[in-house]
Amino acid sequence: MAGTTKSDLKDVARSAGVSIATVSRVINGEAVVKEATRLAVNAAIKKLGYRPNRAAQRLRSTHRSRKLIGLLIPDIHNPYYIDIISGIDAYASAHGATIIIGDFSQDARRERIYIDTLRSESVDGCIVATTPRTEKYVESLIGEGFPVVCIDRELKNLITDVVKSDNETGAFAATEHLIKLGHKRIAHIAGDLQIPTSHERIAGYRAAHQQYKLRVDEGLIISKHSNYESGVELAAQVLKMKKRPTAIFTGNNLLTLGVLEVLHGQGVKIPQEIAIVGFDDMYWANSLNPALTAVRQFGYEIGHQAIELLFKRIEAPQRPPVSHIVNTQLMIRKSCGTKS
Amino acid sequence: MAGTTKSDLKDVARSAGVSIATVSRVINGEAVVKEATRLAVNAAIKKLGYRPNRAAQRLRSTHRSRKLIGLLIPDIHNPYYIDIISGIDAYASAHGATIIIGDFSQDARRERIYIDTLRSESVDGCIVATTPRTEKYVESLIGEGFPVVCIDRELKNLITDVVKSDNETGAFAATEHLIKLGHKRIAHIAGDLQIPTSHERIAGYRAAHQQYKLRVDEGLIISKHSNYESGVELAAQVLKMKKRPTAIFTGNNLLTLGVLEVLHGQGVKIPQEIAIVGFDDMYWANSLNPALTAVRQFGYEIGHQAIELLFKRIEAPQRPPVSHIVNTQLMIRKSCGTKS
DNA sequence: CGTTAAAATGTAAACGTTTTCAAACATATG
DNA sequence: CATATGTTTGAAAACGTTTACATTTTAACG
Repeated sequence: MAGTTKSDLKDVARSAGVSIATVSRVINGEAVVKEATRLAVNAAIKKLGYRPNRAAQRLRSTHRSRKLIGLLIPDIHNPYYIDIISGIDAYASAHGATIIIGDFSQDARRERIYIDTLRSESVDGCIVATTPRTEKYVESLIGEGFPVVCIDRELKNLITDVVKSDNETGAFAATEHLIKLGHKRIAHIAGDLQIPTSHERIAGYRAAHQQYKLRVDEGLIISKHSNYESGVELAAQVLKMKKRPTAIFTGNNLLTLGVLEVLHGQGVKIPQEIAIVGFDDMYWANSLNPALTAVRQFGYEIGHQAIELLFKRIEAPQRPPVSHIVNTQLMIRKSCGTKS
Repeated sequence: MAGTTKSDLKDVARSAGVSIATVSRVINGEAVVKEATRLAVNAAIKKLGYRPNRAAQRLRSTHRSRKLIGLLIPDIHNPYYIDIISGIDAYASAHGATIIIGDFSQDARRERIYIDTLRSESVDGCIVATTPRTEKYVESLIGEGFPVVCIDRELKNLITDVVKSDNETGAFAATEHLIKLGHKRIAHIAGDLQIPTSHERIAGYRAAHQQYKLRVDEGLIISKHSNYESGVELAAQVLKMKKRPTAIFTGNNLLTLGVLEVLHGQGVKIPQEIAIVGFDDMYWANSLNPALTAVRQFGYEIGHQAIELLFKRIEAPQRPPVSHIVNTQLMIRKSCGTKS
């Protein structure tokens, strides 16, 4: 029967008739303790329902404490970020670090609360995918000497470690794929224009047009936010265009899914009536019908590199910031049809 | 320029020419400190790159206001768990609590490492979805008096707080839907049989058959693991059956996606050749083609209730355990066709 | 039995904070 | 100027452990 009031080492020691040092030794199992006393102490521990105070243990222990890493993610529902989290988590748990995740789902207030929380839990460093809203906040964090690694996008006013995909090249490949298949009117449903990533992808879309001597119809580049709902809304807009595009290139996976809902809902045949290629692959891209052709970002790899960088920065706060650009890969499946 | 060696309150105090008490007050922002000294102290903090030791803070602080909650999730790639996390996270951040997430992706070793980590970070309690492998471990945790709330499934040998879906009723509704549509040979691709949840869903499947006086063909209930790959493997198996079923009921969303990959890959028409209903809805169920009919679990709600329960248990460790059963809802879309 | 080494235990000093209490200082009042 | 009142500060005692060091007990041996 565990006791109801929390007890001390001292209580246990008294109850077992030994000193607190002995109790400590029993608990840590290190030093040689006489069998009889060990039994007595363990009995006392059980009787009192004693549990060591981790904070105190941690404070006193010489053993280097485990690292605590904060993670700020804009939207945990986005499969891409899940991959990133996996990558970070795998490395962290392999190195005895713990991660605290903050998903601030498009909510500025919560985002700030989280940053404060991270600070008050005194994490050793954090990995963030900033939004325009939190940029200043994160910058001030760095100003305080806080180790931070950015993923997905860099900060405007500050040079930091950053790990991101090669968005422009990825978007180029997607668009090029469509062009080579003979498409001339390709709509681009882009993500939120406040996010640099969106612009990089638009740039890739433009570059492909330029390379293949195709004029970009500015009216074909549309955007609102980066979420599912915007995909729905903008897809409807595309379908209503007087000269309907023969293909759509979507700026991220949430937009892709929203677009697909509309296309299927209206019975538009893919790829016969409209081809589609999305930025962001999904592990279940083959479960879509038709299987989705998409630009794969190596989220796991990005997460892995980010935390590796963060560890290095924690060790050496003064080291010059680096940026890692991770390649993307066009996964060709069925949603764009075939050449012949 | 942040210092490179870690510094004390004492160091800061010396550098700012005040006592450690004053520095502490500045840091906690509570007591009234003269503006001039506050500035001086903050300057010293910045200069030395000082960061408080959270173990010491925790140890000394009486009003340990912010709770630290551990979360043990079997697979962060499963959208259902993401919903649960969202629910927990929302409540937590509204109550100034922080959550530490451990995704142990089907890996027993990491699972144990995580439990140890949670313990050493001195979390105030945790929410777990146990796997057969970790059950004993979690039980011993509870034995130590650790506040734990289970989601999805209860423990075998111990009564705890638990929040879960009404699996049997949900599975019943899905199967009944199929039966009412005229299906008589319904395959059930179940999840891992080591997980109680799988059995509850199978029970629902059976109950529907019984209610409608249909014999259950045991050969139609197949299972392996609960993941995507098993969905792929078992779907292929279904397609090869001599008397091919006219419908499939899948035991969870990963299985559903795996099954869809195979069905689409082989050009099987849904729902004309085979109807499908899945356990677990997904926010992009409408992006599938045809839109997926599925049993919705209210993951967000489950997460919310779980953490509420956990808070209560932390406050009152001796309160009798309760279990909350959350209803499910059959979301009828297009993957089963219509009656007429 | 006396001596010595080894084993087991105890004492007390950390660990880095917060917090109580009292002292010092400032300001206003008579 | 003395006193009262408030505002800032500092000294030192916690918090619950681990651990270096000292001490006691036990075992071993001649």
